[in-house]
Amino acid sequence: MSEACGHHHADAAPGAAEVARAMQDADRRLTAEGERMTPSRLRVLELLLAAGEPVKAYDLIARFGEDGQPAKPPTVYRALEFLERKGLAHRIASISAYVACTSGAIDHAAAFLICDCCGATAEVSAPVAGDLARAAEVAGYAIARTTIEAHGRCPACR
Amino acid sequence: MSEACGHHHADAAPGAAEVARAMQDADRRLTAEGERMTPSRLRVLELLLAAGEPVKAYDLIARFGEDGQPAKPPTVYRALEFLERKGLAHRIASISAYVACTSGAIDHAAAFLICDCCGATAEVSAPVAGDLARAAEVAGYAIARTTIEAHGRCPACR
DNA sequence: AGATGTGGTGTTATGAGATAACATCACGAC
DNA sequence: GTCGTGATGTTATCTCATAACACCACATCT
Repeated sequence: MSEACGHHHADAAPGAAEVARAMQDADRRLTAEGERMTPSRLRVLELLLAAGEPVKAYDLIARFGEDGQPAKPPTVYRALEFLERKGLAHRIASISAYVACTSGAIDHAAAFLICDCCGATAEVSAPVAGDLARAAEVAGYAIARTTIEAHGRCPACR
Repeated sequence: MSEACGHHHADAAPGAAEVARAMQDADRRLTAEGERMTPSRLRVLELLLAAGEPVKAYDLIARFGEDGQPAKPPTVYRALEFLERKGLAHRIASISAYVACTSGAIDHAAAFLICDCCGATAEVSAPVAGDLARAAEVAGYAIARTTIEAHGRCPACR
C-alpha cells in the first residue's frame, strides 16, 4: 500500500488462507516439474502474494526474516529471478518493483495497468501481442519477451 | 555499439551533418515554444543523436565534456528529464537507457523493439494504443502514459 | 534603475537498485 | 562414495538516480 495520494483504498492483499493455497499450488506444480522450491523461494513468493501489489526488492529484503532480520540482497534477487523464470512473478521495470503473477496462464506475456496514485496494479494478459507482433514482423525483429506497462489512475483514484 | 554477440553490424549512428540538422530543428522548435535550449540540454541531445542507439545515463555523463571531463549526474539527468518531457528523447525502462526520439510525431506514445544481441533499437509509433486502451477501459483505468518494450533479435542478428 | 519571481545550473552527498566473485553446501546420478 | 550440478551464504562493489542547497540568468512590473 503505497499511498501517494490522500485516498484510502481497499487493500488488494489476499488473506493468509489464499496465500497458503497459492504457495502450495506453486510448490506442487514446480516440484512436479523437477524444480526445487526452496525456503528462500517460497518465502519471497509468500511476501509477494501477501502484498497483493508491486513490492520493491529492498522491501522484500527487509521483510524477509520472520524475526525481522533482513536477507542479503543476492538471496532475494536470486529468488526473484527464479520466480520470474517460472512465471510466478513479474518485474515491473518502470517502477523497479516485483509482483506475484495473478494470471492463471503460465508462460504468458503479461501487461500491467499501474495506478500512479495508490500503487495498485492490474495484470492483463498480453492484450497487445497482435499489434506489437505485427510491428515487429514489419521491422524484421524476432521478439522473445515484452515489457508492457501502462500508467494512470485506477477506478478508485479517478 | 554495445556488442553482446560476436557480430559486426552497420552503425546506426547518423553523420555529423544529420546530427547538427536535428539539433537545429529541435532548437528552433522549442525556442519558438518559449523553452530554453541551454548548452547542457543541447549537448545531451547531441550525444543521444550521435549515438543512434540507447545510451546509459552514466555514459552520457562520461562523454559530456568536449574535453573528456565528465558532467555531474544531476546535469545530465535534468537534461534527460527535459528532453523526455519535450518528446525529444525516451527512457527505455527495461534496460535503464535513453535514446533520441526518431519519430516525427511529437507528444506520441512510443514503443521499442530492442535487440538483445547488438543493442540496436527501432522505435515504432504506438502500435498498441488500441488493444491496451481497450483493456484499460475494461479494467476502469485512465491511462496517462505507457512503457512498451519488446526484446528480441534484430534482422541483422537473427 | 531596482525589486522580485521563475526556472536553470553547480555542487556535495547520499539513497536506491542490482550484481560480481568466491567459498560452501545439498542432492541426485553413476 | 565420488562427482557434477545447482542452490546458498557472504563480502564487496557497481550502477542508477535524486535530495538538498546555494547561486545565477532572465523576464516582468513598478
